[in-house]
This record gives sequence, C-alpha cells and structure tokens, in this order.
Amino acid sequence: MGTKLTAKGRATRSRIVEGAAEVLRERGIAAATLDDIMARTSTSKSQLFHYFPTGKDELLLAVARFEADQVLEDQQPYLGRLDSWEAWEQWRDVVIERYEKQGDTCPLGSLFLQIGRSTPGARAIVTGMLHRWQESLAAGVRALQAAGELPADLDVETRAASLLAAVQGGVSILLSTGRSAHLRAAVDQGIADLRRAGQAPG
Amino acid sequence: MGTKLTAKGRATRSRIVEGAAEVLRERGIAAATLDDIMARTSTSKSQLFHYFPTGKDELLLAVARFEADQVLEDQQPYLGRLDSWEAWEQWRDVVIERYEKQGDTCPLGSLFLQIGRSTPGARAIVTGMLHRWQESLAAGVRALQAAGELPADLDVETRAASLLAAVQGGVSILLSTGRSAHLRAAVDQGIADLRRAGQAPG
DNA sequence: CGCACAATGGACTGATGGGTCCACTGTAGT
DNA sequence: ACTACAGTGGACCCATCAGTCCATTGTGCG
Repeated sequence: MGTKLTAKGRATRSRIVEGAAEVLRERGIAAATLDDIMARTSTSKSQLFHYFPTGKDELLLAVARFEADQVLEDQQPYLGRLDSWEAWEQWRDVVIERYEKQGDTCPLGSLFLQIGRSTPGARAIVTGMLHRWQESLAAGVRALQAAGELPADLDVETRAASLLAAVQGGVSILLSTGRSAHLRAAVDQGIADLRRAGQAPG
Repeated sequence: MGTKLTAKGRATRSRIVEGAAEVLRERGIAAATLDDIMARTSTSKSQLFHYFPTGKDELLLAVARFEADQVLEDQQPYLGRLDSWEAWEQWRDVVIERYEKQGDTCPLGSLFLQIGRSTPGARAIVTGMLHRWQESLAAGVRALQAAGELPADLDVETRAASLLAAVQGGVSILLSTGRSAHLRAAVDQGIADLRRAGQAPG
C-alpha cells in the first residue's frame, strides 16, 4: 500500500478496480478470472500483481470497497437528508430503482462470500457500510422526531435496524427470485408502520 | 433420475448429499471440492458420478433441495400453526435460535450463488421455498383475522411478504456481521407492528 | 542527459480439481 | 448357482487459472 504510484499508476489501478467490478457483476464471482479482468481493463498479468501484490484476494477486497461506497453513494442525496416524509418516499424510490436495475447480480454479497470470513478485512467493509447506512436511517428518524412528526420516545435504533433489515431482505429475495415485489412490500410497509407510529403512540 | 437404486444405493446417495451439505457449510462453497466430499462421506469419485452423472452442479442442486427442505422443517411445528400470538412468539424464538446456531454460514445463499442464474432448477428451489414460507405466514395472519385479533381488511399478502423480507434481511445481516441484533429487531418490530394493526385500524 | 525505478508485456510454471475409464466386487432375481 | 447389473475403487487425463520471472519500455527528477 505504501508503494509510490505515479499519476499514470493511479489511473491504471482504478481502471483495474472498476473494470474488475464490471466483470464480477457480469460473469459472477465464481466464473470471473484474472484473464477476464485483464481483457476488460487492457492490462497484463504483471500489472495486476504490480498493483495487488498479494494476488486475487487483495484485488477482490479493493473491488468490495469500491462497491460498498457505491451502494451508499447511489442513495444520495436522499439518504443523507431524510427530514420529511417526502424525502423518505424519494429515498424509497431511489433504492427500489437502484436494485431493480441491478437485477440479480449482487457484487458485494458474492464478493464477501468468496473471501468472507477467511479474511478479517472483508467483513469490516460490509459491517462498516451497514453501520453508516443504519446511522443515516436513524438520523432520518430523529429528524422526523425533531419535526414533531414522530413521538420522542420512539425506539430509534430498533426502527432503523428493522428498516435496514427490510431493505436487505427485499434485496436478498430480489436476488433469489428476480422479482422486486418483496423489496417494495417491505420498504413500503416499514415506512407505513413508521408513519403510523406517529399517529398512534406506542 | 430414472435409474434404479437399491436400498444400499439410496443409502449411499443420501449419505453423499448430507455429507456434502456438512462440507459446504464448513468449508464454504468456494473452497469445497469433490475430494473433500469424498473424504467426508467415505466414497470414491466413481460413486459421486454414479449418483450424479452430470457432475458437481447436479450434486450441489441436490444439496440445495435438501437444505431448502431443512429450513422449513426447522421452523415446525410453529410455522404451520400460527393461530395465536403465543404461536407467533414461539415461531420467532425458533427462527432466531435456528439462525443464531447456524451462524455465518449460509448453505442456500452460497449454493445458488454458485449455480444461481446459470441453471433454471436452482432458482426454482429457492423460489419454491420462499413461496411456501410466505404462504405459511399468510395463513397465520388469516388465522389471526379469523380469531378476531386482526381486522378483516388487512392486506395479508403484503404483511406476509414484508415479514418474510424481515427475516431474510435479518439473516442476511447476520451472515455479514455475525450479529443477530438485526434479525431480532426486524422480526420483533414486524410482529409488534402487526399487533398494533389489530389495535389501531388502517 | 542519465539514473533509478515505476510501468508494462507476456511467456512459463505448478497445482488444483472436475471429469473419464476400466477393472473388480456385491447383490437381487430367476 | 448363474447372470445381469448396481455398486465401488482408484488411477489417469486434461483444462483452467493463480501466481512467477525476466525483459523491455516509459517517466520523474536532479
């Protein structure tokens, strides 16, 4: 990591990561080979090992980082500003659209299944992303509390956690079945129940 | 499939499937090899290809079927009789216990990620299991309606779908992080919101 | 201009692992 | 008991693919 990279080097490195991400999405983690990545990114094997000396796992880890950042970025600006019911609905739309477009490829899921529990870094990436995601949702709930839309004694963390789980579950089922009905149902129901919590205290 | 199997043959075949399931859970799908399975089940390569002529994918498919059945079986008898709030709570306990015990290994998820969209049969297995699961949940909600615990105009399918997504999401996060907090939060919240729907109509 | 080192090309290797083949043994049915 | 075929053992083959090595080209810098 401490290796010096020139401007050209940095460009090549990110070209590799982004190209690898594409290949992984298309071919799937199991089928994707270094040669596929070389072909896609117009690089040679020595370049791959120049930028990722440890080999494939290191590259996959870099791709995982890239994809994890992408997940949250794609939900902006709404995820960062959930301070009205309108914002929540718009966030909902973005999430559903994003995952419907993604279809049945799960870059992150398959990635960390491959390197998964074997390496410590992989789990940290996913955990960190989920944590930031949930924090944003929790901030949104708190914003609604501040706006008087939700009671102050609401269990914010549990709500945020179950909303996050709703999205994850919907995506998970989308990946399995190819249909987004569950994602829609889960997110809609989650927001609806949150809304109802503002009307009937409990 | 139409091949004749003697009692001995059937025994060997299921020994292979169950042993393979163990190996896949331990090693993970990516690392598990036919040799691992041979070692675990005390079989030879010719046996593997005798019972699964097409090769590895056919074996993995059989394991997927086995695991899918297991998932639903493990939730019985509660999942089949969700006609009171007590039954729902007991089902909740069983689900959480089951997945906490399973930990961060996801036999089904990884299995169909490997063969996934490539083969048509794989998706059918998961889809079928999810469908039966959701049907049981929907039946439970209807039972509560019949018992007067829930209003008759409740959208049963959406509730069932989002409950299923809640479980899936919780499990998915459990797999990623190793912590079951989200599973608990999502299922508890889901049941709590269902309960509240019985008090404040909407 | 020239040195040091980054960047690149691509042939080669070595091991892994799925799949094949044939020979041998057990067993069910007549 | 014999015969046909299921069941079993294990050596062998071969494609694939991650990883190595060295030679060559490009680039920043004093």
